[in-house]
Amino acid sequence: MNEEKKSLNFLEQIIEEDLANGLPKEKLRFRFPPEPNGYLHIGHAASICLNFGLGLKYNAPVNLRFDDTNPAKEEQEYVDSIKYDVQWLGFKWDKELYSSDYFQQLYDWTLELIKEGKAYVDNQTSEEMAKQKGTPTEVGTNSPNRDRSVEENLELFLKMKNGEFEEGSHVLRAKIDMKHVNMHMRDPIMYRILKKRHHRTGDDWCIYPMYDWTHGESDYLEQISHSICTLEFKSHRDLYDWYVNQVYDPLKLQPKQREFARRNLSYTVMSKRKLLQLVEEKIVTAWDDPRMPTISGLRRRGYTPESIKIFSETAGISKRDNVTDVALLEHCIKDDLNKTAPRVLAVLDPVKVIITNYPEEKEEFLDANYNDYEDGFGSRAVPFSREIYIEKEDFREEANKKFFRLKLGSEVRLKNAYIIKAESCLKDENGEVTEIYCTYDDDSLSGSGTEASKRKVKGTLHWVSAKHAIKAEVRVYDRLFTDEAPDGHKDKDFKEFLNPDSLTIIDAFVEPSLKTAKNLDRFQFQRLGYFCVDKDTTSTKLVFNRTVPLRDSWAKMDN
RNA sequence: UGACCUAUGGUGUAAUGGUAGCACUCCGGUUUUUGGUAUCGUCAGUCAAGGUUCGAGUCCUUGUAGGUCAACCA
Repeated sequence: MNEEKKSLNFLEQIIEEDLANGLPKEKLRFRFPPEPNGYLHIGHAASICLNFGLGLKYNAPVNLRFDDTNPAKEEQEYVDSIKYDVQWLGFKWDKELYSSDYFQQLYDWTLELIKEGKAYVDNQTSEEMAKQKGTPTEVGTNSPNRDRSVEENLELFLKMKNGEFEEGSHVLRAKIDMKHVNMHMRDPIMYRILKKRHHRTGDDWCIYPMYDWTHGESDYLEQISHSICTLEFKSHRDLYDWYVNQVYDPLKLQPKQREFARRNLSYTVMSKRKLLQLVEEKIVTAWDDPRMPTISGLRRRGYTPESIKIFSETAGISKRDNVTDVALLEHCIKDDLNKTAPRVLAVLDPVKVIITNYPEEKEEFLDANYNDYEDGFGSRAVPFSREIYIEKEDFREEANKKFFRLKLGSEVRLKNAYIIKAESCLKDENGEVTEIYCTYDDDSLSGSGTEASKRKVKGTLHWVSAKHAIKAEVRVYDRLFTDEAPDGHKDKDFKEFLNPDSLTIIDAFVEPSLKTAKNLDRFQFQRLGYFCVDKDTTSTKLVFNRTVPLRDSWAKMDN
């Protein structure tokens, strides 16, 4: 009895309607059907979240089905990565299936179709067939082979199957209608000869079914109630239905294909072809380069499964072309990490500060919470000593009142430590500040409860103790492209918009507690952003990726 | 010179003939030992023209704009 009606997306509305029209709820079944020819990206995440989300919502099974009908492009590596990514996102599939599981069934059905005169072998060249296909505005013409006898078709098809023909010499076509307004209905190819080893069926077959002949039948075999795909398959729907109808048993469920708009993200590209190009041309290091919009890239960048799921949910689905602002994705990860990431201290662009009234040999271990505002994060000891590093941009010899940081003659608080006052500084021949001399208020230690510790000073800086800090490589990422829609320009190649500064490698100092951080551990480097440990980290070298910077309203004001 | 799909603030999405709402972005206020977070607020939208209706973002017509469709890819 929920009075408040949650709005449904258009696919949920279709499902609700089907349910209302008598489709039993137990018959609902979905599937996520990737082709294992590349790594999954954030666009696939939309489809994954959609299908598995429907499964959760309706308590219906969701199959993971690899659409592996083209051995020329598909590899086991991709199968493995896809399985990993889906489970990493937190979804459980009912069955792991492969279109190639159905090759025999598809073949048997094909024999029936040939016997019914609904399919024929064509041995023209692809150019000839393309010519006869017509255009969207002109009808096609029949192939001279269209009226081969059933016996001859059977014989030729058997020879195709037995490897007696060369690749490209013969195809099997469905006999539908060369004058159909829908180009896909103009005697589409059902089988082609491909003398390639398949990653699962090996050399069992040298004829492989095409997507259209495979997909609907696979959905039918698995009794998928709603076969959800992207909009570019809309015009395939007639064919999908035609094929299913050839084998449809009225006692069974007839799957229904419905289409939604693929999710695009600003400042990146989403097509597998282009992503593959970036990898192959070494523009990025790999499919999991943290600048890639792949699931594996986002994972390595520091994104959480939760943030990706919330992004998909927030962005929603529809049938409109879209370019979602990457700011929304970034908001989702910041929001998640703000709740979950421990706060630590790191200095990316260091300048030395010497606290002249702090004893030379003294060191203190200050208790610092991993999160000052939430319980349950615990704390660690942070070493403090006479010489520390702060961020270069946090010091100015002189500045106006709006500059809340360290300047000569005024005070700031060091996070979790003392209040210091800048007295003087040393500069090199270029006028660059090399050392800053400060004094500290030894009664002002954070949390000590003293009057001095409660003094309000305007700025709080992050810092690390110079002799205790450990070095770390920090990889700072910017968007991969400078254009909002790099592949949205007809006259320009998307690579013209590559951002030359998409990666900056920094030698930073981080607090010593990070020594034991493990791959994929995520932190907030206080006042800087969220960072996670990269897999390139070794026992002697720490590597961090910047997932996303913190909002910086000062940077905006300052320019 | 076709068929089909789509059109709501800068962006993404709701409103199922009955008050155009939410989120992100931008901008501003408050709080703050992160110029973060939180919180409050401002700006900003139904592609156009007709029609149906007491009432239209929604239905109809005609435009306009964008997209999809002619791989032995999926």
